[in-house]
Amino acid sequence: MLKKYDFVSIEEKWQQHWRDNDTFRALDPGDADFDPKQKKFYVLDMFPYPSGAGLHVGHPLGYIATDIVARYKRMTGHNVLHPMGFDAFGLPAEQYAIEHGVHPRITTQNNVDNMRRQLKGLGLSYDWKREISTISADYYQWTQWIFLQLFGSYYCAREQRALPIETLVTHLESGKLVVDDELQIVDAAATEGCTTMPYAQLSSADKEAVIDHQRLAYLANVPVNWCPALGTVLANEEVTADGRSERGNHPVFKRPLKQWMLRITRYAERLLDDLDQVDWPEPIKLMQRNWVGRSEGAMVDFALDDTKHSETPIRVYTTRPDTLFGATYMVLAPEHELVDMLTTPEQKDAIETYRRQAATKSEIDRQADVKIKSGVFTGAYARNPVNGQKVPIWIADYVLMGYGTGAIMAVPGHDQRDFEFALQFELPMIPVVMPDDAWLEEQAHAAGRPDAKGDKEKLHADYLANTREYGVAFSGEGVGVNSNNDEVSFDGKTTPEAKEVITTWLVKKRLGRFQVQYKLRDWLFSRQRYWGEPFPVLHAEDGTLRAVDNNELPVELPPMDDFSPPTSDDPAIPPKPSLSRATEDWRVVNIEGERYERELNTMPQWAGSCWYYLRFIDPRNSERMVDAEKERYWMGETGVDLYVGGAEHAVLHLLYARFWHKVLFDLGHVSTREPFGRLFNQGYILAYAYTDERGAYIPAEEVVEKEPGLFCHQDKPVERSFGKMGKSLKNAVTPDTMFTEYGCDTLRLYEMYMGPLEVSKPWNTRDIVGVHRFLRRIWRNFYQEEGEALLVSEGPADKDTKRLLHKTIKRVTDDLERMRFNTALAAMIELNNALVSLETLPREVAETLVLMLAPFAPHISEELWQAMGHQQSLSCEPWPSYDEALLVDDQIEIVVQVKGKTRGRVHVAPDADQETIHAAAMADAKIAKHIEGKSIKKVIYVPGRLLNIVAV
RNA sequence: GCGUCCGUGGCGGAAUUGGUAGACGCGCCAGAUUUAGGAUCUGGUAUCGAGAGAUGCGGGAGUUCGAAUCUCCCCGGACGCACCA
Repeated sequence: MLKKYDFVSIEEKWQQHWRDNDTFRALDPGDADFDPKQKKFYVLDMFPYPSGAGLHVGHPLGYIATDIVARYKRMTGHNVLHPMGFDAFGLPAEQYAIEHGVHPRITTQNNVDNMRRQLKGLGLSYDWKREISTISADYYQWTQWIFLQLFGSYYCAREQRALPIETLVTHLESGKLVVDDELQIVDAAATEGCTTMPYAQLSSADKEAVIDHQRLAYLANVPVNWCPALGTVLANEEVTADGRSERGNHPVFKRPLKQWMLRITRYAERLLDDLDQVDWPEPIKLMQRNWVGRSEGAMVDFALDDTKHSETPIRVYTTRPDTLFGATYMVLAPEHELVDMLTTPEQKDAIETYRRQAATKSEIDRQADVKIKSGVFTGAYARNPVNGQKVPIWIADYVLMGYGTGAIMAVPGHDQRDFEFALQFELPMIPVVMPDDAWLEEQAHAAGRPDAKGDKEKLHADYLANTREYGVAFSGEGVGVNSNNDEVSFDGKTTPEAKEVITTWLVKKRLGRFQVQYKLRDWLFSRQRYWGEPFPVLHAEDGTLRAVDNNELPVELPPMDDFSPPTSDDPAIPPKPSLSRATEDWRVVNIEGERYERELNTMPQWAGSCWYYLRFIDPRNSERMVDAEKERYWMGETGVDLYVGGAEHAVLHLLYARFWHKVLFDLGHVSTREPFGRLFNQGYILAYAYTDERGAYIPAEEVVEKEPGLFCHQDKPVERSFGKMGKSLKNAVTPDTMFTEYGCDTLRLYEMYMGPLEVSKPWNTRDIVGVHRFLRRIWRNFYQEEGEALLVSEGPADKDTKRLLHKTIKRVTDDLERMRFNTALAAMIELNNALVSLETLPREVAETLVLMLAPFAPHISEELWQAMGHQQSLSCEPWPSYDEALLVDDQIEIVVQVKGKTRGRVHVAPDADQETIHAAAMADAKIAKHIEGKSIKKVIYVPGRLLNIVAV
């Protein structure tokens, strides 16, 4: 009987075996066989979102990689936590359900089932007993619980961490903290210069307001991204730069709405600082830093030149207080609250027209008009605080309400936008920073200024007199000029010095203060959709809020037949949450005779994925989010040891999850500052896509290559392009077809063999046969083609084979440590190719090869391991080790260069010294020829590698 | 526009620290086996050249005994941000 490589039955057999024997169960502290001496290793894939289309071969790339790591770590003696679950709430699932006319609970369940089947078909070594899903009530109970933690805490500015809100109340009641006239909290010890009052004297409504103002989860009337076509609001992060929804590409409009917000901005500094503690790809860290967008500058008050309103200053934020003497006008965002008050009667019509235009202009139009500045004069003036100059106040949409104070001091000499605006509206311009000479010379030349011929004074004078003519603003650092008043001067001071001096002066004069500013906004946390976690919050009839008691959790999502949100093309229709259609017995709650209405918004998709890595540690705990001891064990010093996923989550998921984790850390629920110690971004799998003459995508599998370079669909030539594999480009390849044609071991190998995990690379089904042949060749090295005799011999391996084996162990081990799976495979292929010429495989070679292959191609490895007489799965066999002494060759090849060019090679004993090698080189006629007639200046010897003779 | 990363055979990619460029695989060529096809096996495969040899890592310069690797400029591509004061 022929023993052939029947991958289909082998793979089914072992998947069944692993399932039946619980092979990959991770042991927790307290479990019977738990070994506290074993090191833990938590390796995690990014939470997948099961779509209706199922997986394509691009999805498992990271899963295969983490599976290899997980299997390798088990063999190197680690206790490995390698779980999988499903993120299934949210817009995509709900949209899919609406399109198919089926309830999302059903479609989602189907999608999850299909995805689980596909994942299991890949032979991934997950501990499936820990599977979780964000949509099950025993999971989202804890999502709601975490929300209540946020709702029930505030950020203590002094301790720089979250504390229970009760602590704040205690401080307020004791008078340690007081409240100012804007109901902001002030330390009683630092009330100088502001009007304050004790908390105890406030009305109960005001007390409520003061407290609610501090909660990490709060309700606010904010301008939101309203997407009528989706019937919901979206987070800033979910809106593309051209003002459309990331999901579905629908138009998005700004409109004010009362929404739940999370105070992530309080954590901006720590989110930034703690990036230094994690082992993440630098580009991702950079993206997070840019997203947080920290800047240092000053808040400066400009008094109005108007006796009636001299008490109301215009506050601006600037990162360049050193240019204050050059501020020749001001600009407010069109939506700025002071615009109505400021506008003079003569300018009223013009201002109103402009504001209307700005309000109706979509984000796309605003983007398109960046090149041409627009704006209108309000008719009002302010006074520059450093020199008392009267400066006109304009409104313009190049100033955004969402950043800083929504108002700027314009310094046309040193800001490109202000420069362009000043040119267009003929506003004055005063240079107050002298650029460096290189800049001056270059710009003077570009602008066609008279050549100063290296005369620096002339160069400087020309710039000061003709700044406008230079065509660009100098926004770099330089030396102050034209910058002095009776009390302060920073003429001659460098930019950093000037910033310091002027801000200190402003502080002293009570005209401004130092300010750190962030681009990061608070996180908009409500959605008007059905398919999400309900908020555990009740609204009393007097408008106050009440958290649902912890023992009343979860607040379950009510079953609803009609769950779709009212959508519209009209941005003016007010948003109405889907849950407003729920029956009254869900919506209305009576507690102690009080009537409450439930919150009708639901949480966004990110909520469930913000903390799932914690639940995997203790997925069935009904008493706590996660058991403290288990959490300390698995999160260890640095949190998740390896977290693999795509770079598309760089700022959304990864920033949100870090924020939640820090809150949980502050409140003592988790033990590490950061959730993910090491992050690894896999590249994308790309594939060819084809478009017809209309530019529409054609299913890639229907395209044939008629002749080299000519691709046709139904005999019509089509255009070939290249992109991320997926539904939209119609170029997806499913793993299911790969399973039946080549087996999943082959698929796993191919995905790893394509190239380094972190880079994007093209899928090419044609190339798969290469690794499939490798597996077949391995099989044939164990089983002769004609018989079922196992070709494993008990004698020792010959010296060369043994040396190659140990070299291969070293290469594969090193490559696994640095996650270079492609080269690890290449090493094993080389070893196997060398084994083909042997009559039989010595057992030590056969077993070692199988063990090394096991993380990559576990099914065939288990089968061969069993064939060699082992009863147990190899999953916890020790990883092969190599003997350094066996790595040394009998003879080594030394490259001989003459003046850096390779002229020959000599073969010497591995311990040969430089003189021996030199002599051997000189004995070589070819090498000697190149040295002939020259004198040797220098000889460079790189031990074991190369000898370079420098002869002239 | 700004920022980050990347350009190596016909293709995917190797080259761990500045030290033999092209490992390994696909494809292709030749041979073996086979009724044929497929599968398998053996050998070859950067370019120019008959050859010795010369040239080659997007292009150009530089540092160095020696550069795919380090520096500068240019060209091309991918990703991110985008009037952020």
